[in-house]
Amino acid sequence: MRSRNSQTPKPTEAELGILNVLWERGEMTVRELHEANYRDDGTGYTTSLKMLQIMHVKGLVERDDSQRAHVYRAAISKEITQKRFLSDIVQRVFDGSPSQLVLQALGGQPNASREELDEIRALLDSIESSSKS
Amino acid sequence: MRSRNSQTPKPTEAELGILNVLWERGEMTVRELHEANYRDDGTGYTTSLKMLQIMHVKGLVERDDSQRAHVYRAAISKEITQKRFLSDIVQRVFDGSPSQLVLQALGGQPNASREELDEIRALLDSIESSSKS
DNA sequence: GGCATTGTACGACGATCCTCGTTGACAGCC
DNA sequence: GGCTGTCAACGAGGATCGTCGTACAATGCC
Repeated sequence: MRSRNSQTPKPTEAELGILNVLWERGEMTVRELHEANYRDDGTGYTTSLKMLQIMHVKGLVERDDSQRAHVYRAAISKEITQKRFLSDIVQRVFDGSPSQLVLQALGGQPNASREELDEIRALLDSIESSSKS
Repeated sequence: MRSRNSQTPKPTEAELGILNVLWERGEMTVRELHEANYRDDGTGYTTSLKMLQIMHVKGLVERDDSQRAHVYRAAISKEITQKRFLSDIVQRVFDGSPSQLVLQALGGQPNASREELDEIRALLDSIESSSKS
């Protein structure tokens, strides 16, 4: 009875690493993903395979097994995942206040470009105008 | 050789729950914290005790054991922890772009108050003026 | 002194996460 | 048809996390 937010559970660290690759490249076979993500750190091929299998069971990825080399792709969008992690962290360390999070995020790393700042400003305006109490 | 970010490790979920109470209430004994945090969900007293002991070993909390009932307090500030979680999530699901995170956070939950919006705007201004290239 | 209460310390257990070794299926090639 | 390489599947193992039971020390009360 805990958090009926959605079907798929929150991805773990390793799962997130895989999802990031899938989000960027679209569909991939196990071998391709392994080469792209784990080539450096000496992780074995079977580990990548196992991760994808687990993620498939969890519903984090979809699979086309019509060919011998199965093809995987992300089953959850990057945006949804971002929102989920965001609301998690807001709940956990920002007392449920998204604004606090925004302030902290902006104050922490002031290396945003002019365009990004303008974009944020525009978003602020639209929020303010839409919530005219 | 993994992440020499700081001395103290990233708090786990349960540890974060305890830290939140400590941040709000300051110093607390084990019993007090247990009553405050775990009264509802049936968690045992020894669990709270064990958590605090582990957190003490990790350096997440400090302890005054001059009295029979040891007194604990947070050893890391809430702001530092917020920043750490933020930069973690930025790295993990926002391609290292804090601005993307801000946009997503603002767009997701448009329930910010007028004052908060103004505060954010002011921060934007100060960032922009300080980084006049 | 003896007993009940309240505290800390310690070890263990189940669950989850990540890792890998091993096995068997499937293809291509000689 | 047999060899070789690639693949998915399965099980196991170590690490961490959260949980608790039990043991033991200190304190207060009679």
